[in-house]
Amino acid sequence: MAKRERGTLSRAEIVRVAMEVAEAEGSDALTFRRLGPALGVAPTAVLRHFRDKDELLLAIGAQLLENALAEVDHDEPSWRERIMSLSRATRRAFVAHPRVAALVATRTLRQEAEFRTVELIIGAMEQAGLSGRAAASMYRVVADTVLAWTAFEANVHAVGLDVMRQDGLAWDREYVVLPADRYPHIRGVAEHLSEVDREDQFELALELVLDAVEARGTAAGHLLDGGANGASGDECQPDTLDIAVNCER
Amino acid sequence: MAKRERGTLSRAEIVRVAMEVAEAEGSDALTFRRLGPALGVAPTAVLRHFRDKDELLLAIGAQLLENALAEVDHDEPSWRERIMSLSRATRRAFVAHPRVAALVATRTLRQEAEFRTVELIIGAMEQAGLSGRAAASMYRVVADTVLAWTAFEANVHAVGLDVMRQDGLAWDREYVVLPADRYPHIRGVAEHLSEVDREDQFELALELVLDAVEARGTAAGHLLDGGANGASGDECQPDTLDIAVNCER
DNA sequence: ACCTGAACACCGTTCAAGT
DNA sequence: ACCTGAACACCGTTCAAGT
Repeated sequence: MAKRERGTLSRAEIVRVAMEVAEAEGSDALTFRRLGPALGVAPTAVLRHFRDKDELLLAIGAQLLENALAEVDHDEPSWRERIMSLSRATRRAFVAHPRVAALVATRTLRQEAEFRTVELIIGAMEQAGLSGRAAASMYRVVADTVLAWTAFEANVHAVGLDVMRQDGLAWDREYVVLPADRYPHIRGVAEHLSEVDREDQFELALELVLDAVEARGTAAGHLLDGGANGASGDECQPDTLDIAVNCER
Repeated sequence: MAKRERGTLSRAEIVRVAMEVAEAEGSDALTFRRLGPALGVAPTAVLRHFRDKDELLLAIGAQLLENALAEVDHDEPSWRERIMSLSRATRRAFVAHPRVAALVATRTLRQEAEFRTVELIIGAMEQAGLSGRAAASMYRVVADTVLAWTAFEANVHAVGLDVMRQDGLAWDREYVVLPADRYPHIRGVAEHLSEVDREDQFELALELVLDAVEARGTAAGHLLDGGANGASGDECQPDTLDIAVNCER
């Protein structure tokens, strides 16, 4: 070995090469033993910069989130556009590196990139008219919706483009030949099942959540303006399941 | 070894014990080498019943889905209630075995339990008034919403109850001490961030999607038979996205 | 301080051999 | 037909030793 000068290995370079290795050879290939040679270094040298493999994975997750945040226009005046921009950027950043994304998308990162993302979303919630508990609650719905869908999609893409295409065909193949007496509903729409665009669903699911934010924010605004009456006023019961309503005491 | 008569090992028993081992010792412990002794058998004996580890994982996923389907009342007349029932049952079944659930929730199973689930959801979409491409599209939004949230939640639970509680505290600890000048919005609601109930968010996210299904189904019904649609109430306006309105009768 | 190389305690999977 | 045990090609992580 000995192909590289001492002190030239950095966390940033390790993260970069780790992502390359995982995308090129499959996420199973992301091992210290392969990563070392790819960096021109002994496999165990990486452990001088990351305590264990988990710490490396979290750093990769942070990098993906950094990539997403870099694309967001933080001066966009509309809170709704800011959230959509962040969501689309996150989706793009994760799908651009599906194999590593699948490994980290459901992790809690607790790094600076995560703090900044939380800050951005909560700021948007407050601009929408929510505050306190309602803002915290809706932040979580928005964040988890983006993360859950992103993780799901990353997992789908991580299996590889060829397998994915084959999976799409499987909807045509396997589902079309299911016995019609036992699966009449599937047979009725089987031909359409493979046509569905996943990006459209992501957007739709998000729009629905943001509609809810908007409705609740406006209602809360009315309350502040003096209107103690209205649909939302009666819903502020301590035992109600409708957590999104602003029940500030 | 030799603790067990020949021919008494079955796929069902392997799946059952595998789930026990994973929940008791952590999902990392789900290896053939530990599974064998737990079954009173050589580690490689399991390979006589499952081609490889992936096939075992898919069988575990199918079992989880079977558990969920067994709880659903298939004769429930309201399509909306059937979907909610299926969704809650899926959530319960997966959270009841979080460690194995985390391993399989994002997989495509392509087994009988999955076919039956697809059939149930598409049937509900058609009863809601959707058909063809719209039914297929909305099926995917509903199914992916349930799967994505379930997978996400399973991953959260899989880290262990103690770590989870510590994570909850982390919201109090780490987020409360963030510098207020850089993260003013976080500081404003930090005290509420740890109070959010995840089950409520799951329900809310689902209700939002089902509202969309209902709105589209009613609209389609109006187009088809000029206004009267038995499956949905007339008081549900198709263009109303105000999710505070519940169209359930 | 940073890196190496051997060692330790594990993996999944294959395969000839047993019953 | 079903199961065993050895073997093969891998893992992450530790640690004494080098520079």
